[in-house]
Amino acid sequence: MPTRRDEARALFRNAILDAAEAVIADRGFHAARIHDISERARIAVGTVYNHFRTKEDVLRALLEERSEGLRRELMPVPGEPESFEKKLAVRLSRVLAYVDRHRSFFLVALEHGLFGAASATAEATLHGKPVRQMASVKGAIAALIQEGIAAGALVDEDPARLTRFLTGTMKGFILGSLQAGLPSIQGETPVIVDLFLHGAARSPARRKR
Amino acid sequence: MPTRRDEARALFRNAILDAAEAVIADRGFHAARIHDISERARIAVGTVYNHFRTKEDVLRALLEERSEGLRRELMPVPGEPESFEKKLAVRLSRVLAYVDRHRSFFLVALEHGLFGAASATAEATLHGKPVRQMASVKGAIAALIQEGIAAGALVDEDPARLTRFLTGTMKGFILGSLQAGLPSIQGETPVIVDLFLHGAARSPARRKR
Amino acid sequence: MPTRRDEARALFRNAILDAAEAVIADRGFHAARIHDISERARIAVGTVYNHFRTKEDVLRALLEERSEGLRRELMPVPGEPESFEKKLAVRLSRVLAYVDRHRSFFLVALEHGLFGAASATAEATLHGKPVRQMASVKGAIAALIQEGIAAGALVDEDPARLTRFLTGTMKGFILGSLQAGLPSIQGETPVIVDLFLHGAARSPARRKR
Amino acid sequence: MPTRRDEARALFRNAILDAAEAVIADRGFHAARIHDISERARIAVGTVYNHFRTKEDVLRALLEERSEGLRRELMPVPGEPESFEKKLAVRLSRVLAYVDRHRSFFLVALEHGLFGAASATAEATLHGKPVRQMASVKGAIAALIQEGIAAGALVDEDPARLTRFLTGTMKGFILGSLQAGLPSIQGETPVIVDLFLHGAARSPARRKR
DNA sequence: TATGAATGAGAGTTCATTCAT
DNA sequence: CATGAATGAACTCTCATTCAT
Repeated sequence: MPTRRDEARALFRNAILDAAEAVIADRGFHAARIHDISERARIAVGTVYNHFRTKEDVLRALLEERSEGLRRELMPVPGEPESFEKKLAVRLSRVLAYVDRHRSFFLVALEHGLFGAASATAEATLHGKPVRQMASVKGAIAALIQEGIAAGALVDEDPARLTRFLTGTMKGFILGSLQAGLPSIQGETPVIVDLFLHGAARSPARRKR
Repeated sequence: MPTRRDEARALFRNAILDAAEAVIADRGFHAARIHDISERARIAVGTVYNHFRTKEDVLRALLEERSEGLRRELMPVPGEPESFEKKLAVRLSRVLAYVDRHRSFFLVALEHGLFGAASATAEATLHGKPVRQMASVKGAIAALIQEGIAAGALVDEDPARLTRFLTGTMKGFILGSLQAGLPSIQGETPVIVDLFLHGAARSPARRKR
Repeated sequence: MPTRRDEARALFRNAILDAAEAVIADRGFHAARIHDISERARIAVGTVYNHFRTKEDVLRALLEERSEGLRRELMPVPGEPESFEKKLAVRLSRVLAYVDRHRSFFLVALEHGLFGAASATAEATLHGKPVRQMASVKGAIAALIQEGIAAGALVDEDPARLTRFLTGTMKGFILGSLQAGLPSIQGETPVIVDLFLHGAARSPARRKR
Repeated sequence: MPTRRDEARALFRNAILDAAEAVIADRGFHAARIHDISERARIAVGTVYNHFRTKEDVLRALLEERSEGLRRELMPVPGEPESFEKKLAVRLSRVLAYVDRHRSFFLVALEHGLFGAASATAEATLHGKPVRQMASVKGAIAALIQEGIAAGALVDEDPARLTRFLTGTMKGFILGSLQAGLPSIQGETPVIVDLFLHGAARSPARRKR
């Protein structure tokens, strides 16, 4: 049972993470000064350090939180459709809705390996210490792929490759859509699913989608 | 006709860029100190500044150079196959060979928007000044997509979306393969082309590839 | 009502300005490193930057402060003598006492235009940004001259010229006395006033003063 | 007899000094880069170092040259008037004509003690090494004062004080006039002489001059 | 001797982190 | 625990000087 004190702590923690998300999304991790973050949260710099050991820890906590959010959206939910394609669409749609809710920060999050494959800069920034939840996201995606293979819905290709293909496709659409300023990335779900499953080639069977 | 002096200049410039590529790939842009770069190039710090105005300019020059390299590999070459699929495979193969030649730096380059969609950090780092050649790469990819559509080889979808799909797929495989430590990304070409064109869904016609 | 915190701020600010005055007087502005100043004030370098935006700003603040001090001494004070000569003597005496209190820094201050006419170096150093209070000093001197003319005590010459004459005379004595190491410049007041008013020519009426 | 080689050397030396005068007058000594000077002289930086040991030496040579020029103008010339006042006027006029010929540099020269009393900055810049000819200028002025005292034309005051008074007056007018942008400082000679000799006080005998 | 690129010590400034209040 | 000023290591960039050509 959380005490009043615990609740206060959580309040501060959240305020800091919100501020950090906005500032880091805006300027990138390196240009984001702790001072900026504390100012946006309307608290003192020292207070940030009462809740996080280092600036880097703030970023890591943020990534944990977003990873956890993503992972949740990727998990099965009661009442999901049976067919893999529909299930994929449903889950992807939830994921992209989540991305839409944290739009700008995802530019940063992706760079830091949210779907796997962090940049060198990111690695250096986090001193190589892994973000726990990030592994779960990868795991959840890999599990989804496995499911598809097991169900016979996906080609019997090396799962690692299919995972790269799926994350690449998702990232391509997320980044592209953010950059293009699309109001909703979630809206792209059908296209993404279709391209991921059936590719970009024209075939007699698929005229226009 | 380049004089001896011009040659010397180019020599230094290249040495600096090579050193910068290695150091930045290794530690990321921010952790890479000019001092590290000059040390690796076995020259003095000041010499770096005789060739580049700022540290940021070194990165930009590097991105220009790699972009230009990529663009070149994407351009048509005499004697290319007629069919779009084969042409795509040939070009992609060349591009990936280039990536293989500059493996580790591509982790950095991608983050800085080499195929479009730079991260917030990258934007901040470059102060929003665009890397000229990077636009050409995007253009070359878009042109390739257009070609495919015109030839009737690709679905009649919004070209911007197909571009996101292609770049996403490429980036997914490049990053994934780098991270996995695959010896050659070029070797992935057939899989990439196949997935891009025909998707990941199992179909009666495609058992195993 | 100044809070404890405001007092602390002022304490630091003064310590910095005192240290800067000493160091700059000793080595000149360019040779004075921020590190020297902070060391003399027994604080950290960063602290200097918590109180002043740039090194240049420290100098400017110092000049403002000394200018303000000078201006104050030049202002009328209740109970001053009526006659212009005596009034001039009284004010000049106050001014020179102030100079005595900040002896060595005045070498720097004069060079930076404390009585008008900054050197090229000074202009460049301050980036042409004017020191507000310095204008007031010039104004106070000009006012004094005007007063003398109006009172019929000074020749009816172009006031700008008389101002140059007065400031030149003052600066000549200040610099000369400082260089000669005179213990008190204030003690020169009578000579200065006499020479300023009656010149250096021998006349039947003035044997020795 | 100067050989062709000597002439060439002198040509370079002069070109450098001319360029240095202009650049230093414009930006002050510290902001004047050797590179700027060599560029203005249309020669290479290295060449400057073939003629002067250090940047500081260039300044010193410049000051020597201007000091020597001033000293020359202060020396007696055949056919000068007998009366001290007229002699003073004649010499001062020559000096001010020289100043006019090197207008802007004098802002710098004065600061570096051309008439005595260098600023702290100047002392630091020249590392305390004296400029030989500068002593001669002071000597020539002191001699002039002595002459006036001996002739009974000046009050029997401490010569050092009268020297400070004269140099102060001259510097006041030079700086003031330069700053005011007067086209000719030489034209001020009569006023300067009059004020120096008879002061600024109105007396029954002197209505308007 | 003129050249101008290479050199590297040095300086100003920033900002994550600490800690007394 | 919140505060925010103090701290000082670290980093980029400058520029007087050198030296191979």
